[in-house]
Amino acid sequence: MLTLQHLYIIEKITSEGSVTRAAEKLNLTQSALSHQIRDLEAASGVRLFNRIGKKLVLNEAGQRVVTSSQKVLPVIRELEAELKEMREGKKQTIRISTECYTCYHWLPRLLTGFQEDYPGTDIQIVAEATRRPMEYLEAGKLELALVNGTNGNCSLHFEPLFEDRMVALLSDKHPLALRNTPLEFSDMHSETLVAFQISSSNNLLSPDLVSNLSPKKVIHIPMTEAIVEMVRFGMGITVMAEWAARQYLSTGGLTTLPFRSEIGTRHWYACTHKDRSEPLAGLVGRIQAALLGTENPAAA
Amino acid sequence: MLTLQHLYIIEKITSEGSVTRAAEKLNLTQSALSHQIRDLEAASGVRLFNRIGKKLVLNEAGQRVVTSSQKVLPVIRELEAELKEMREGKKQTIRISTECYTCYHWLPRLLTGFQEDYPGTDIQIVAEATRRPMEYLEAGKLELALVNGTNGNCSLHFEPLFEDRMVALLSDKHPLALRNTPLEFSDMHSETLVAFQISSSNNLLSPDLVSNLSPKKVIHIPMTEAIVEMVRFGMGITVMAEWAARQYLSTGGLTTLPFRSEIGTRHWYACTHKDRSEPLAGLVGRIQAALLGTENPAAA
DNA sequence: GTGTTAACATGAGTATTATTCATTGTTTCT
DNA sequence: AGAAACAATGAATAATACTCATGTTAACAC
Repeated sequence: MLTLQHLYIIEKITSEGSVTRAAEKLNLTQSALSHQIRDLEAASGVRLFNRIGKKLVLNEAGQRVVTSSQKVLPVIRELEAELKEMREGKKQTIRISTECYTCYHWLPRLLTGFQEDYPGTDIQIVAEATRRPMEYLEAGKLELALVNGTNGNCSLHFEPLFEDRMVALLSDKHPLALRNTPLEFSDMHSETLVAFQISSSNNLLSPDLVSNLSPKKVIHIPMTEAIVEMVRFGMGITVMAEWAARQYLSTGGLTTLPFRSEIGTRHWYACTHKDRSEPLAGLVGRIQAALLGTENPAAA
Repeated sequence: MLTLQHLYIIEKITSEGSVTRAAEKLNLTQSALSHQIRDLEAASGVRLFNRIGKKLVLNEAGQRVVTSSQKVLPVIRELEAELKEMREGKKQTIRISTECYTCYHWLPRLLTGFQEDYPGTDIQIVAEATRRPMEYLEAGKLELALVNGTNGNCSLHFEPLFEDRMVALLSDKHPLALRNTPLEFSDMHSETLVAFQISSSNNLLSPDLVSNLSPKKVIHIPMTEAIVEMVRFGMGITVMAEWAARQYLSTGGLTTLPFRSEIGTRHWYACTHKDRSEPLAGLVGRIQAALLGTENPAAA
């Protein structure tokens, strides 16, 4: 059976022009190479070298092997070099995603300065993993996910980050706007919910929240600004984090109503694999320090 | 150290989704694969899989390995398949060259019909090896060379093919044209030789012949037709095989003079490596049978 | 929960393979 | 012909890969 060692040996023999010198370069004995070539020729049933005088010269089949070696060995060497870099922590990428697009508004700011502390560590935000970050994390396509709720998954590690409150954003002319007690799920049963939609099964609200709300009607729109405008003109109510809603209040015509604390509070976690690399742990600590105790990550 | 076996194993684990099933496909035990992965991870110092529950899932480093595997393994498999074909004699190419361009005029005719006898064997004429065919043969870039003279090389095999005679081709108005005894080397000392030139060091005449002729002047021209015309108008004498010169006699104004037999006779051989494959031996036999006894290979 | 299954991990022993050492056989050079 | 350079070979040893038996863990059923 053909092995990489065979390719290494044949490559060196042809580049050095003799078995003896190739053996020296490979820190092996001439005998070892001679046996290897012999075995490979026996196993493949094909002569690879012509014994011309005391020299070995590649024949057609041998040339063919060298051609393949020249394709294969650089790839292998590059791979080994890259694995080595990974081991030494030189080259590492931390791929991040969140369960909520709005998080991307403030996340990048928290990451500034990290590059200086860990110069070899690259950070990538993987937007396509949004809303399914834990699946991506388990599939090895992500190193860090910002999620609200642990989802009962015990094979991953969850580090608490902060808590926020969900509020309803609605027109100040809406009947509910006058209410001065926190909202219950049941309050939404007779209302129209305007929700951000990514795909048919995805919206910006956590699935359990939507199913609990069970509004009379749901309008899906894939643009936040459009949602806010619809809400402003009384076409429905939307639900978002208090810190996200805040920026829209000053634009006029809008008001917010909190949900009752028990049902409207989201617990955010930094979700990683249990065995975290050093830079990843550092990044989580950094994010945690910046966010802990705040209710407004956008200002943290 | 990374081996192809590691790549085979990782590839199968990711395609099958489990170590156990991969082991079955590879006709190995689950334990064997488990050890291999463990050893590779230990040796490279990099985790390749995340142990998520009871499943193994590739992480970034593992993905990187798979990426390289996908480049490497197809090349290896193709190589192995091709070596197998070579072993079974299915795919073999016989690369031929000669020491003399004129041989290409009649060589292809001798090769017709060979394809039917050995359908898996491909024949290529390697023109760039002309004039140095034995070097190419030793370098593994040729399987068969048609040469005149054995060159004292004892590591190659020489099969006699035919003999031909060198003649001088000259204008019938040339003083020498009246001569009725064979030419000696010394006859050329006062003459101008018109010779085919390929490169600065190469001409169609064998090197020893040119040095023996030592003509007064040598004119190199890279076109046979031009040489003949120059000779026809008395601008010099050229030297070629009798069978090659014959075709020009009927065009008028030209005559040939033979060299003395001992110095003008060329012995042609089919030169191969000592261990010849079956189809190559067949081809040599075929050429030999067609040429043996003739002095005019162009008519054989 | 408790058992059961399915999957991977581990350690010890065995089989296989790779390498070395010592030697022989060739070829080339002088 | 002798020496030097190189490759081939066989036997012994070192290294490695693999199996077997068993342990561990997680997921699932009841």
